[in-house]
Amino acid sequence: MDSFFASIEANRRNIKNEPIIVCVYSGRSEDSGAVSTSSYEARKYGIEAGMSIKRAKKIAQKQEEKTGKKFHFLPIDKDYYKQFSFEIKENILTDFSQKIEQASIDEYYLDLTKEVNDWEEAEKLSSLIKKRIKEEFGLTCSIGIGPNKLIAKIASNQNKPDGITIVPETKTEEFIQSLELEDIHGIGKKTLKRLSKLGITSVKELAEARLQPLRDEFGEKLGQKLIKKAKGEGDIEVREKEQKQLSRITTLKKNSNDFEYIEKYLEELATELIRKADEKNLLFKKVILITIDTNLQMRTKSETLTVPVKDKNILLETGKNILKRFLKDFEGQIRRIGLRISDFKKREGQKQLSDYN
DNA sequence: GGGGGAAGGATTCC
DNA sequence: TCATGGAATCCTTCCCCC
Repeated sequence: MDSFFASIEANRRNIKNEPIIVCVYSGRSEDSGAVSTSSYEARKYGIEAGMSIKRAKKIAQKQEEKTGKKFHFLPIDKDYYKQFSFEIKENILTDFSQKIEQASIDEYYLDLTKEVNDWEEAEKLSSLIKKRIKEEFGLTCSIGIGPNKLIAKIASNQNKPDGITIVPETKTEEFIQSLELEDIHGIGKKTLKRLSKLGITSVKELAEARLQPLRDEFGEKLGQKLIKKAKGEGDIEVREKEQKQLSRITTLKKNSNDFEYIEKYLEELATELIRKADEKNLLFKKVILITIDTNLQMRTKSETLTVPVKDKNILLETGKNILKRFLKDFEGQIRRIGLRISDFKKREGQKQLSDYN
């Protein structure tokens, strides 16, 4: 979906042709926090996801004076966006394929192997999908069509917003080599830098690189993965992935290393996490405490339970225990605190047919 | 020397 | 450019056990 959060807010508030910035306010001071996503009108001026709200507002102010355009800074409302995410899938996408994988709140893979005979037909279906999403939800999206998920995903980013990009397998090599390294999903700032240290600055160089130096730099698995990606090789299988972990994190009103103070935040985090686990009917066996200190360094500490549970008190007590342990030999100050659960087991509900296979 | 689990860190994304 | 939210996944390392 194109600037999903911002587009939904535009409809909801009837904002037209004005930049929208959806923000995560941390609450510690008026404008502390970060930009979650921005509309294309806002991106034009360099306001992008991850940027601090303060910085975004500085840009906005300048442009408002210059152009008279109003910039809308809005708080994020994920639960609201999730409904759209769900309905787009259930009401529309399921009409086009039985094999759907939700990759994130606003991304889906559809396997069209059974539905179409060639790339042209795939393009026609894509247009239909776009049309219906536009009609029924007033939202635009960008679609990539390719021989595997990696290529489809990268292709979808090529003609944003509101585009369709087709990359048949005969064109895959040419396509991927026409890209910059950072266009490849999973190659971010750090990886880019480490690659250039090895003398690799293009997709072609990565595709033809020797395995050993990459292994030495990135480790056994990642080294190989990177080369595969540069060759345009990716997974084909489209199916819902099971959830591996859930987390909730928040910013403290003020920095602290006082147990009594921080402990209070765990209560709400635990409640929220249990709610999420409930929605997905999951039992967890591992509890992880996340701390982020004043230097923004993240640390985690965990405890594994003897048996999978879904109990708020156990989660809370375990979290507090870990926090106590953590603070014992922590010198600095904590800025943000979070809880994570993982090692899931689906709760035994009514037995389903599939349970008897 | 391995499998397998536990723990913690690194990285990426929006 | 000094101000930095929240969530998820992957990867490595360590350790126990055979």
